[in-house]
Amino acid sequence: MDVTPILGNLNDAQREAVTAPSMPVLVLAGAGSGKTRVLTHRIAWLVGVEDVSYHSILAVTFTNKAAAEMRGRIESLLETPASSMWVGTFHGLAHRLLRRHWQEAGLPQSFQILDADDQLRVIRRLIREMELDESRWVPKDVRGFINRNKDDGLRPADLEGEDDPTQRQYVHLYDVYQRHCDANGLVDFAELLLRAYELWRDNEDLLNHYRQRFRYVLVDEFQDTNVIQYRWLRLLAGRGGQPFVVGDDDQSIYRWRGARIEHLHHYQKDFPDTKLVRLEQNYRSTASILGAANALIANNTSRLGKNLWTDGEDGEAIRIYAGFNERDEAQFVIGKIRDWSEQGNARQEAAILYRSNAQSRVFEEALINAAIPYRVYGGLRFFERAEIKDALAYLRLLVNRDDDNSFERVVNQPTRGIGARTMELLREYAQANTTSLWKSAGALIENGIRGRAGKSLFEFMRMIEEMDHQTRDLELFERVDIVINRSGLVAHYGKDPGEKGQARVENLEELVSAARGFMPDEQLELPPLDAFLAHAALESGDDQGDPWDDCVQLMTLHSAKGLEFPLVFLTGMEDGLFPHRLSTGDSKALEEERRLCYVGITRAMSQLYLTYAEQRRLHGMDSYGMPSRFISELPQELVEEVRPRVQVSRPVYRPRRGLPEAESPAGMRLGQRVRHGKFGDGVVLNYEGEGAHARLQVNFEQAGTKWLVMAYANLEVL
DNA sequence: TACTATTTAATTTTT
DNA sequence: TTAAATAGTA
Repeated sequence: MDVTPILGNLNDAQREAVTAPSMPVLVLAGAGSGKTRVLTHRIAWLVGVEDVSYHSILAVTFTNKAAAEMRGRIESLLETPASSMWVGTFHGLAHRLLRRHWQEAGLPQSFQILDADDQLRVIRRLIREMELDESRWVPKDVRGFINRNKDDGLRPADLEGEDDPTQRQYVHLYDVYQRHCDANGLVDFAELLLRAYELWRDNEDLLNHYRQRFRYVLVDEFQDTNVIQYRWLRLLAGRGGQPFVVGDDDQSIYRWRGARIEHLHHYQKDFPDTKLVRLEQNYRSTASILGAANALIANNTSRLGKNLWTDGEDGEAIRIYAGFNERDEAQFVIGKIRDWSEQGNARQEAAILYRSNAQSRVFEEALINAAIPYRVYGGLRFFERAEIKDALAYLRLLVNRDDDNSFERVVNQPTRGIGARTMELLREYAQANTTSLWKSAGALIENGIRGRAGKSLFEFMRMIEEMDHQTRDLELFERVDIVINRSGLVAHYGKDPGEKGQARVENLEELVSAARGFMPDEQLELPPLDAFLAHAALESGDDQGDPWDDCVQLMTLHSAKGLEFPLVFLTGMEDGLFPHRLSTGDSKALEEERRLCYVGITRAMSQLYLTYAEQRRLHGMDSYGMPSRFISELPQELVEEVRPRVQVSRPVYRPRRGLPEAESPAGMRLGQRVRHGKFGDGVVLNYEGEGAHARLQVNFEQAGTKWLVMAYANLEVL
């Protein structure tokens, strides 16, 4: 076999990783160092040269996109279809296992996947049923608690023995939620992973089967694995296992989602005699940009250590611009983009990055004014849109009448006169008789609900039954088509005023197309509709369309990970915004912010601008910020200040004079004990601004830490 | 039951 | 500021 396509064009480090002998391998792959390349070429090497069967390979990624890309690249490298190779996301693979071994996993055959939104609805409903105060037990917080623990592999039973009553209640809610899910065959994202782990842990035969099969395990973005994912991998690898993992501790930005950077450190202990390969040659950015990135990240502790280099040009200095305010900042950025575009470059090569989504607005306004096309990434993805979720709920009801979530979602959507009162009756009945809403509705129509509501309910049920029976033998897309029309969703959303309604109808029609083009995963052996529903939950649908439009790219730093652009603007570089104020407290969080900044800087190929605003309107009030501490961590010689306005220049890292070194707001000192009407007693941790506009950060004994506006908070000084 | 006014709180989001 | 969630009214 000619190994040229597999090994040609690889540098020494890459080649060392790709051709490593059978042993655990940890590839520390810096930004832009050819990480994906190493992974795909490694698989090609195994199959093409070492004669490993695709069948024995398991490749794990974090996104569907990465998984699809990997399979595609390998197939084109080896020019053979790799259909027997398992490539997928952790969640996708876990899902596949659970479908295959649903009995061993203790699940009903037709279990449903709950996405984040569905999960929240379930939790909210349970909290209401338990008649708890929703402002005390915030559904989102409860969800966070549950998912955090599941990510760490903890079941309610593992959390017993809590003294703190608040914690005990959380554990109780987790327990109630889990029982509900188990009783109804519902599996949330975290549960997919945890169940798949337990499946192997508790079934030795099964585990051995998969250990036999997957002799070659490869993992991408290893720094993003959470506890349960890591345990799952370790279980599969077993003693003497030899996983090939690729990651970058400096690009770990999902700690708050359960990712544990420590796994990179544990790896070498858990798998003795690991071969460590560092990919440090960068093929993306100029030397100046890399110098800045290296210097910044050097401020973090406990790194595995890595220094990016390039044999390319130094390139231009990194430009810093201090805007008057956020509008001025946006104006500056847009001016530079216009220059860029006038020099004959594509707009899509320019990216405006920011810490939080809310910051996109001012750029959008300025871009609209300047008539420059742009695209904002993030936001709702296809399968998360309300109209799509409605349609999916109808489809779920066709599969399973007793799906209470879906029932609740669409019984009155579009409105058909089944209101809160009727639902109240249904829920009461369902709870009293431990049955589903659908069955309760049937029973209550017989006796209990009369009049308009009863009639509507009957009509609704008849419609579902009819849709099911009449479309049962049709193709999937035809069923979807009939459902979106007969349910009244198309007519309902079409009435929404303006383009919005138009867009929603188009989305519904797009769902029909998606169903038409849907290729079910054969290995799942599910009926088409069930497979489609699972697909919809696991693949939120990508949000990047119109690749032919030449648009400026706007996105958060998080969503920029993995991408690259010739021209990059890191905006809102102010302390409090970036690093975000909520992360400035503890050093772990701050280091993650720094990694985020590192990710941002390393997105840039040739030109990089950092901008900030001296005054920023945030949440409707003006605030003054200091330049981000990250700016001062960059080497002076690589940085150049842009100061077009006539103004006394001053080093950006020196604190500004005369700006509110914040006079403490009336009677409030750090450490001051205060009482709040709702949140109870707490201690002032921080403040900003002055007078009535001042904001205080208070750590409440019960409610935790909150930012409050002086004028509205009505705090009592204790 | 459906629409409108008021209140509330405000990172990041691979699945 | 503004979006979303809730409370209040027709």
